[in-house]
Amino acid sequence: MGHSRAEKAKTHKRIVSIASKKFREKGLAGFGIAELMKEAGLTVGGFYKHFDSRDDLVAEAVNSAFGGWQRRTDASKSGGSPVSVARLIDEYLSETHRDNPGSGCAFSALAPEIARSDKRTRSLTSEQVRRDFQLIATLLPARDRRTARSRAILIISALVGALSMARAVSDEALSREILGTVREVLKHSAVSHPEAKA
Amino acid sequence: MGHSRAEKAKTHKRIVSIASKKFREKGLAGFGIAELMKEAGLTVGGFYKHFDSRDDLVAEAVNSAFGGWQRRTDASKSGGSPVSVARLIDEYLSETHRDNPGSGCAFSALAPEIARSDKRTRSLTSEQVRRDFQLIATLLPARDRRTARSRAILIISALVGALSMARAVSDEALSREILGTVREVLKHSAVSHPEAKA
DNA sequence: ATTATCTATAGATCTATAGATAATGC
DNA sequence: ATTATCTATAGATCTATAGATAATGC
Repeated sequence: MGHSRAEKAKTHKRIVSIASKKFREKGLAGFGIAELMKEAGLTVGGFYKHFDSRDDLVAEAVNSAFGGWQRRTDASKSGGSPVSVARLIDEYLSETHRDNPGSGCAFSALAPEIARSDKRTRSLTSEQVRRDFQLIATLLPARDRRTARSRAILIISALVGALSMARAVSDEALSREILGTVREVLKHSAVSHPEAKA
Repeated sequence: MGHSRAEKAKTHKRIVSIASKKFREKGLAGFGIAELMKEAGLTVGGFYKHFDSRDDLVAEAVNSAFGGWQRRTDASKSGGSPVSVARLIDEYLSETHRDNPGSGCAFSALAPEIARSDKRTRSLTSEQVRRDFQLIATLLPARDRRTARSRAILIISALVGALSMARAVSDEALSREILGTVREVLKHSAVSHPEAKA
């Protein structure tokens, strides 16, 4: 009890990190503050010295859950395995991603709940979406930026929808079919390879 | 108090119908049984003579929320305005649909929450997804059924993802851009018009 | 002295059940 | 007699706050 300020900052990050994972796994209403604080090795009373309200935590935790592609691209630049849109598609629509929402895309795990959240959460989400559109558009070959952006928006929409559906159905074969089909169609269609069209 | 069996069946349908709308609007955990029964003009006590548990209601209400395209197509056959995939795309990605989740697609409103629901809800959802894939595949022109099915799966994925994102962002311009872009790309790309490719 | 965290709890939920009441239906 | 619905409530949550405790940091 009674720690330093540096310690508090670390504690804050730990709470956000755990919440960010748990929200994606169990939904924005899937657990209470007591359960969260316990997992962080703390008790419920300390929570409100870190956040004004539960919604405050939601905004911060959801926001921190975004940026996977950005981190993936940065890692690639500093020596990780190289990225291409085809690669990001394969990773996004993998069974690993499907079965591990806690460390995956916040959108496929939470989009409808974010839509019902307060202004701050949705505002932060808007920025992240804009960032992802830009990131994918930059990675796409295209005649012009406008075309690249359109394709990026279609690809991201298809990814989010396909993963959401693959998780919602209980039939494993159907789930795999969704992942596999969208993976292949996106990679081979004229949408991501415009050259093939001309 | 104390009504006929026919009356009870009607009451049951009314509860399911209201719940189906409210789930899509407020999420699967967005309201309690007391609130629901009050909206149906009843009190909380009667609920468990209609459903074994809350999850039972979820399964039934979510299932009844599907089938929009089927009803749309049936209506068209019996004299309504004609359907085509292009038309369904325009309707699905309209601002009207975006702003009225209660009467819209259960998938874009609930997919991640369905993914966390019990077996029965997910099993019923699987069947509905299969039905929708078939329905759209049938409406698509294609060399063979396999190609049509692949395209149907891509289109539906893109629709669900685009609408989910359009609802989640707070920036109206960005939201409209998502709807408009996916609408146009899906309608014009080789994905839905294979002839253009050959 | 300030503050990060703790214990304890108020007040508002929510699901589910028990038992009463007023109809239906044999 | 059966049953569809009602009133009332038990027991388990959950968010947020008050006040105590044990550190930090001037």
